[in-house]
Amino acid sequence: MAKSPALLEADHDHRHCVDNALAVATELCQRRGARLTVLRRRVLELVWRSHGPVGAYEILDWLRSEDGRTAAPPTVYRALDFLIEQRLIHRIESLNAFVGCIDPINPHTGQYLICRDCRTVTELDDDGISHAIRRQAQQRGFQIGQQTVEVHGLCENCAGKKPGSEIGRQSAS
Amino acid sequence: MAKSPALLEADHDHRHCVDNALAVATELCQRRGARLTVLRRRVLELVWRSHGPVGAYEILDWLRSEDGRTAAPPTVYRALDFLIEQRLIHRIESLNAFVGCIDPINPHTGQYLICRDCRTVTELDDDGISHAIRRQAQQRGFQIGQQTVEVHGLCENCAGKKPGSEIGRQSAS
DNA sequence: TAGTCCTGGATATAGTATAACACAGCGCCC
DNA sequence: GGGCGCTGTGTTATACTATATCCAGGACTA
Ligand SMILES: [Zn+2]
Ligand SMILES: [Zn+2]
Ligand SMILES: [Zn+2]
Ligand SMILES: [Zn+2]
Repeated sequence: MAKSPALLEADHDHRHCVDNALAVATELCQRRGARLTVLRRRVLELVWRSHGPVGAYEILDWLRSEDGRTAAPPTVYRALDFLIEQRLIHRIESLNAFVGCIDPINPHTGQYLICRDCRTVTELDDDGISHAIRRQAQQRGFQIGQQTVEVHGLCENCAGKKPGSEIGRQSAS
Repeated sequence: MAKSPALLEADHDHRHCVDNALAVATELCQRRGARLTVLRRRVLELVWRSHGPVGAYEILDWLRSEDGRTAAPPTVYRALDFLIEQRLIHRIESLNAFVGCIDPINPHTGQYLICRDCRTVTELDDDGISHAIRRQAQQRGFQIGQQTVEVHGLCENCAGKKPGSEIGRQSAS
């Protein structure tokens, strides 16, 4: 399947994103006494291969083809479960896929803008949204466990222009 | 995990919920020129069997065991797709399941409170939430296609219902 | 009546996730 | 050292969710 290049690995120094994510993860796990093993670290790196959602079986393929590692679905899912527990990655429910957390240090609710074109996921942590949700929940006596806010649509890049074309000023309707 | 029966079909006249949903659906489809066939109507009825999320294969089993109908996955998924298009049901992404829409007449964004205990899904249509989301999206030039707000937790009943407190307050739209 | 579209039956397969068992390494306590 | 339990991973099998494809029959149209 032809996946559009999940945003911008060309448009910025993505190696920096990855290195930073790994460094923070290392630090965080050490502090917590959690074991960021070679496999787990590698899976985290693979999730960070782009800013787009990454599927478990995609990771599986990479582990097999690039690392020569014998791997089966549980190998990947267990690593992903660990990374989720440590809040180093998030699961995008509406896509059955995973994305690196942009700020693992400060716990936050999951709010995402997902571009259906370039597949970039932008993580939000907006108080307005979570406050509005908490307000409704409270009003109904609902005790919040986990929020999932996933907004699909078109990102600024993909909404206003097509790849390769000039940057046209577009007046949003 | 002990699953309590999804919402209180005993605590209220659920037949009324079902009848109402079917009546509204009939009316709406007629007005739209959409064909609410026997199968589609039956699937809608099955989705409305509870106020909890219902899986596609659950519906499939019911069709086979209760209706004696020969049915395969596509049978169910096609009916579900139709019902979703007509906005008679919603898909709960985080559960791979479906739930009847409480107000198919007025189009609205999907916002749900999902009880992890009794599995009741309460649909919201809160302007505060969607406004906060739209605001964030706008701020980032993101063009919203479809919102998904799914909040997991404990409903009033299942959380810490105090003895003697009123229970089961369910606001319809 | 013939043509066309819509619906749904039937078969096969794709995609996502977990159960269950095995085994190796490590720390611990005797 | 030897038994023990714990964690992480390998291995196999299976469950669960969803779609692709082809076809038959009925409804609508001209
Ligand atoms: Zn980057
Ligand atoms: Zn985009
Ligand atoms: Zn009811
Ligand atoms: Zn409940």
